Amino acid sequence: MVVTLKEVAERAGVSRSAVSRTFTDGASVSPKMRRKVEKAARDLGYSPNALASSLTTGRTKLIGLVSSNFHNPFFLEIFDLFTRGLQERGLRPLLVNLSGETEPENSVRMLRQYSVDGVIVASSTLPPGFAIAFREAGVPVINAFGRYASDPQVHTVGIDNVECGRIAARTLIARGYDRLAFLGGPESATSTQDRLTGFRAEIALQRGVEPSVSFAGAYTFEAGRSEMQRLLQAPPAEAYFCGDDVLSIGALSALRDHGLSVPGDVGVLGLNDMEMAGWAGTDLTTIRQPIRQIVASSIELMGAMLDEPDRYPEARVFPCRIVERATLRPLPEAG
Amino acid sequence: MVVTLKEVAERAGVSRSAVSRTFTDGASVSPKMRRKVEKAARDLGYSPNALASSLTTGRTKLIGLVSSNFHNPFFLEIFDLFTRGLQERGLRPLLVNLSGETEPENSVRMLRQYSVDGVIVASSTLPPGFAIAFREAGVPVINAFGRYASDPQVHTVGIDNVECGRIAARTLIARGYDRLAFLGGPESATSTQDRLTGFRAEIALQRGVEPSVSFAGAYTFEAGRSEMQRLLQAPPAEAYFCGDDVLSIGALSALRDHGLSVPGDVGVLGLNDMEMAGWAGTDLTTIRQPIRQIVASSIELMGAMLDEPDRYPEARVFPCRIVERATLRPLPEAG
DNA sequence: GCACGTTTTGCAACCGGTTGCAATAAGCCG
DNA sequence: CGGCTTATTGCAACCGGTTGCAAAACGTGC
Repeated sequence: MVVTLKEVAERAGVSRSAVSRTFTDGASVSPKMRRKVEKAARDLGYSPNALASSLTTGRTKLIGLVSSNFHNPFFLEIFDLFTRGLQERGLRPLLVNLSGETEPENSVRMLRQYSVDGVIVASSTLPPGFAIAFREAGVPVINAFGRYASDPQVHTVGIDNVECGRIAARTLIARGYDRLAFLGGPESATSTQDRLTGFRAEIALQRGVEPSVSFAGAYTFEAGRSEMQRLLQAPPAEAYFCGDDVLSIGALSALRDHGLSVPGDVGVLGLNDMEMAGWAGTDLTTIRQPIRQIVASSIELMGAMLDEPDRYPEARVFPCRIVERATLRPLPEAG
Repeated sequence: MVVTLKEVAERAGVSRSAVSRTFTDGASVSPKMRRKVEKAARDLGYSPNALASSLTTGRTKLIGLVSSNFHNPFFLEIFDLFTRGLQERGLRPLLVNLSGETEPENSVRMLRQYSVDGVIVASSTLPPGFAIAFREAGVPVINAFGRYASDPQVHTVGIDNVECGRIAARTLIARGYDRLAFLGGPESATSTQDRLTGFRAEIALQRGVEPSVSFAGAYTFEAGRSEMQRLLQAPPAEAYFCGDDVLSIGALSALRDHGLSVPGDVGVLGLNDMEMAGWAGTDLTTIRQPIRQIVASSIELMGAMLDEPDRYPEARVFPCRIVERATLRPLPEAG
């Protein structure tokens, strides 16, 4: 059924090495030989077995793509970019779903069994232990969309969450909102604390007060909505910085059901700028994560690590910017 | 860095075969030997190389998960279920993103290079040629969420789209809607035509008229919205059966912007019942695809095919049912 | 203690490739 | 044409495992 190199060699009447060499670039093969082999290969429908060759070369071109965010449409955009980008570089993503997994052990062992060349942990909620576990197992690893510098040893690509919190605070204050609130994602999530830190710091700096703070149980619509409903049992704050867009959309739905007008009575600021944020009728004002850049940079960095495994670890941080839509009051006229 | 079977054998003072056997179940090893080997393996941190063993066993436990729907949140739910389900069975999903790809050739070659044990094509838009190409390459393949019986040779798991179209028509008619319309996904999509066929047939049967028909360019919010905007330049139909939920939500947004009330003036019926359909504020009445069952059945079928590659092809069809929400008028009181 | 049937073990070949090295062929120059 | 350098080619060992087969070890009954 499956054609092997040996059969091609026999049909072409040459040695197995010759066939191998015509299929590895950079090897020395005469044009005549190449023609003979290619013909035989075409006749037989041969394509080399990448896994067998990985045995000797030590490269599988498999990349573990590890995530736990399989309920947030934002991550579908991320998976789209990662899979396309990896494919373009001749790398193959081995997808690992870590929802509900708490022990890094299993996933490390699993990916080692498949000799992945590297691992990209693309998650906003996985604790840093996962990425670290891969590094300790000697697998090149990149932490994307996680916490910036969660561990100085692990390559990190993403945004500066503390700075993000600051931007959020500045944005809300600049628009004249007064009583500010933070409605974060899961309190344990790697990025939540940092954003809160920045948010608090900036508010303290400019206003000298504390924002009110609460956390939703997950980055989901339902969690955002029910947390906001809970908050609405007391008088609400004037503007909310939410953990992410899905959460924001849930919160918006609760606010509207409660008869509050957005952005008149209450402002909402999201984070990510997922596609849905821009949908007509949602029009969420949000802080944009430059995901194309983050993904492209992660892949590029992974490529570099494959050539140079002991590369000195770095954090690549991309700036975020506000995307103005309709859930925050406009900036007051300058003057 | 990476520990091999040979090193374990040396440390335990036994033959390589002995080590291999302790790690393959069903092999004959004495308890004493097993203890010795396991100790040595533990000391060294050994875990067997799945790819090396695949060379002789012919099984990689890799499953190609092929899709082109990376912009429809519904498919994130599907990926979640597939990855979890495959992992539970000890299978590893190799994700392939075929957005924009038109030639099956490349993906077939790519997955053959990685000797995947099987391929699951999970897509509502890929033409049947892809699944067929895998079958012809001798790779066990399952077409999930695609067109039912697109090719009698390819295993198919999903819903009966013709029947779905019928259900949609019956549902709309039973609620007293008169001028019915079909707002399909891409006209070329494998499932669109079937749904239209059923929709038309049932309407012809009950009413003897033709529904009006149009197609959105993709299964996206924007496509649904702009197609509906276009339709609204003429007097609209009374009820729309949309290609899927995302499309429906886009259409709804256009309808509302146009000042039409749903379901008073116009009814909208979706398909899939993705999570978002149930979000407060959306409340889309829709036809539910039983995705848990479809995914579980696909995986189970894949398991069976691995044991019995020449298994006689079958189509597994799951019934759909209406999920009542707020975008269709209620059924008139019986009486 | 021996003969016999069963396990358990190790040997060696193999899976589908790659690669260092030596042998051979080709190319160049005088 | 011979001698030399350089480019191609094939041999054989190896990558990390698996497995058929025969030898060794074991358990049993007498």
